Amino acid sequence: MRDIADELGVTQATVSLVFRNKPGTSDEMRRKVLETADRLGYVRDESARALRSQRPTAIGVTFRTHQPFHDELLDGLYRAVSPGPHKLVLSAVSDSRQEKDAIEELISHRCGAAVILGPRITDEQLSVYSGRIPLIIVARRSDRPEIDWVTSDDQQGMDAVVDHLVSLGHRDIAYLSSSIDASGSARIDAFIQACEGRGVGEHVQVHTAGITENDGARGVEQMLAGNRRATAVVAFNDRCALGAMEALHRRGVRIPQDISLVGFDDSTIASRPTIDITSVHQDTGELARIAIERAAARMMGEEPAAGDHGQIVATRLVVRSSSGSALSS
Amino acid sequence: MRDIADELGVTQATVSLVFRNKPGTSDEMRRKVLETADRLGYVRDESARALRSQRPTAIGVTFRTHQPFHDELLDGLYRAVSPGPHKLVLSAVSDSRQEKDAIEELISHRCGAAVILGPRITDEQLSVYSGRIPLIIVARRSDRPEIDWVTSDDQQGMDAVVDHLVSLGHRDIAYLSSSIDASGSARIDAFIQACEGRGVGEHVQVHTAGITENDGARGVEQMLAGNRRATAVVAFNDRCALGAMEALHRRGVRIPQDISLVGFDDSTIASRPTIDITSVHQDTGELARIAIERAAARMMGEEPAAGDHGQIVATRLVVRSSSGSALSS
DNA sequence: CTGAAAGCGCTTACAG
DNA sequence: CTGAAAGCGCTTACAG
Repeated sequence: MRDIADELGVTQATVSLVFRNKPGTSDEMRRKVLETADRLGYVRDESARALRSQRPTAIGVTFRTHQPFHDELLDGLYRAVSPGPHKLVLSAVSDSRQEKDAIEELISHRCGAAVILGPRITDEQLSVYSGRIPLIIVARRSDRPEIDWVTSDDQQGMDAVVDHLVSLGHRDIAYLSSSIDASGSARIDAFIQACEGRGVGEHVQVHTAGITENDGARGVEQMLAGNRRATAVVAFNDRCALGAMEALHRRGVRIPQDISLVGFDDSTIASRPTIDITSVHQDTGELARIAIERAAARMMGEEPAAGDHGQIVATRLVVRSSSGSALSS
Repeated sequence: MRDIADELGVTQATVSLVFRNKPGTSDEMRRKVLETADRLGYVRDESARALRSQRPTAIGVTFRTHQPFHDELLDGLYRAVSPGPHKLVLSAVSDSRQEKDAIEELISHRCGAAVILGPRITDEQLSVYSGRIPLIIVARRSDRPEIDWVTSDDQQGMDAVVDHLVSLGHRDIAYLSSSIDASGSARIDAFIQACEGRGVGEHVQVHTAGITENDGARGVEQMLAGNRRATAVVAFNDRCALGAMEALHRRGVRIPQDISLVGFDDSTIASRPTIDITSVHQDTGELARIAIERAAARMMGEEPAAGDHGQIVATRLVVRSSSGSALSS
């Protein structure tokens, strides 16, 4: 910055004003500063900026590797910040890196807020950090008023799923559940309520599965080993549904002639023509937009109105060939 | 840091020594400092540290969203740095964010080196940055001596693929190519050379595809529309192979009875029992380890010996049910 | 083993 | 519209 200032015979303060888009410089000077910066290959030092700035400008994001759903949210988050003044700081969670460490890294980088994609640690563990940095969690709710959240409307999604299956004549519906994170319990509750609201509640059967393909396969094996029949299977997510599909194929069970199958997330894999699983689409763009909106508000010191710290985003059922009439079975 | 120092009646310098694991403090003091830091919920300020430190400690990484291969590399990178003194700074590339911007962000965060996963911009565009930050590129080579690189042994991988197919009796092998990035041209060259070295070079046919499932499907349609027969198809990567598999299924072509199919990357999807595509496994852990090793060396100011700025990592062919004997067709 | 002090590259009030 | 100066939270040589 000093180099640019020296070159033009002004002080750093002037150059700083230009980069921060603040009033107080002539258009002529602004042009010259930007031109010189470009010529010298100047890149603003984020560390110095973050350190000196009175209010933080970076929004931190923790995401999980091997989660296509998180990839889509990341795309949405970048799109949501791109017109504005905020930068994103990323911190990954993986087998070799805990959520705790990822959040602390965001604090150490002076982020003004942290967007946590699909947290698995408890609200209680999260609240340790909420005093230090505003938390916005995506894809799960929170009872703590100091934690903002935004998630898809699981109930509406499951209502649509069960409506769809019931309209196809299904009465005996099995559910492959996950207990890994909070969206697991939200979805199973939504599923059961949807079934009860449509008069098929007494036939519901739940089998413990999980979030991976292998979990789904295990869940289906468990179902087939039982003596209760089901004409449709709803899985916690698409990976679980894919595993279920594979296990059914192995057992010679045809989809959808013998059994219908529905997933959740509408991921790329579910939409592949050879897989083609009916699934609930989540609006990742909208989830991301709201997360950024809330992060920005919290960074400005705004507090949401009492009881208004969470938002629910509509989902959409995408019908594919994995779900069909129950009559044929 | 001041709070901790005040609480214990020492100066910040002492506290700093403890956090940097430097000699010069008593074990007793060290213990008390760490205990107090923990109690106060102290998190070291990375911005200040990066700004003041004489030599940088962070290694920057650019990765692409929706790339399972990059996810695996990220896992490996975190594992590779976890015992050492280095931190990772992540910068994503996606539809809404260019590689250029991602690299500049790493510079602005004072990273001492940048690990670029699967770059798509040219060596020439990259070299603009290499004066400002050492560059280590993963999954592609570079002719520029100032740019380090590490990549899988495409030639060995393709040799193994063609050996495998030839041993199954295949003579007419088609290749679905990608021209998106440099690994595309590396792999097609390797494929052709492998075929020529095994006496099946004159039957080789190449069809333009790409990196996605739809690209693979288009490539296969193009192949089927031609009048030259092929008993085996080798695809640039697994996503491309999956698309090819789907297109073949649609046309009623059986795998592997009518045609054998081989992919590249050994991704999760290729290993699913219902997909089960023979594929070339890349050692992401080793690629990541070498990338970090080179980044750390460059940060210490070490220059590799002339002509020694790149490394090649062995691959392994994983045979699955998508490749079978050519006799049946 | 500990303390006093300079300074990394910016931002930001304040004076001109 | 521009300049001089303080200071963000650390690290680091240097003196004790």
